[in-house]
Amino acid sequence: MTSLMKTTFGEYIRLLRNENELTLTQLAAKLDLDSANLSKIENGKRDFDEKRLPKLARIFKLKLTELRDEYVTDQIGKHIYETNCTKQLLEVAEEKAEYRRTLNKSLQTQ
Amino acid sequence: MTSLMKTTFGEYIRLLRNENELTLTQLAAKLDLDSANLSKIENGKRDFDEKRLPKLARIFKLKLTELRDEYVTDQIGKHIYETNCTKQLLEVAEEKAEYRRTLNKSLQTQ
DNA sequence: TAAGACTTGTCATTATTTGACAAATTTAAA
DNA sequence: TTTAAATTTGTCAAATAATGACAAGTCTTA
Repeated sequence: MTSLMKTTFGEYIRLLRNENELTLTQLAAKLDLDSANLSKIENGKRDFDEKRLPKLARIFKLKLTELRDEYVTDQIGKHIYETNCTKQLLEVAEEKAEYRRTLNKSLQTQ
Repeated sequence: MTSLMKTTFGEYIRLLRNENELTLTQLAAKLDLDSANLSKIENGKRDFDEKRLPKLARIFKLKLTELRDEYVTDQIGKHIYETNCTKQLLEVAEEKAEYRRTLNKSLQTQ
């Protein structure tokens, strides 16, 4: 795994956009998105729609898998934040995810 | 923290219901919910609506805070599972949650 | 085999998210 | 400053997702 950003996904997009010297309008057009809405996304007032990840990856020549990791960790991080989930509880959540995986496995074998 | 269940929230409700020898119909009535939908909840085909946690706590004489922990860890566990988030990525997600907390703090002071 | 318990499917209703556009406000160059 | 581009904010209709309700099915078990 390459190092992931300790920022929100919106801030990450802004970073990419600035590095590539694009305006909101220019990037929004490439993403087939309204520039006003892209502004809200960068400012954390809306979520980036997952279906646009492939486009975003192409525009900035990023690996889709890494971009998706960036996205997923942002989403779960947001979930953790919004529910005030402590580290301790997060461990429980991870165990429960593991439990769901075993449930799914046993379903497969039937 | 008392020990939390390594089950889904639906399975946990079913456990509570069976311990207390209630039928789906009986518990559903207490929760002001359709028994068919409660069945789906117990079987993981629908989510339990968070707004009913206080009722659920009263019915089974549980502490709301602990029940909420059970609920939150289930929801985040589900999120982790559904996004195939690895332990490694989960650490990143936790860092991002932490980052959001600092963002929020600095917002407060302004 | 009948009654109660539970499950599944469907659909209208409700809530949430997204897209779109107008109208600010901010920024920065002239 | 003034002005044009860039960005932000507000609003609302449309799309999407979640929930409630009910009918009809299957599964126990007495």
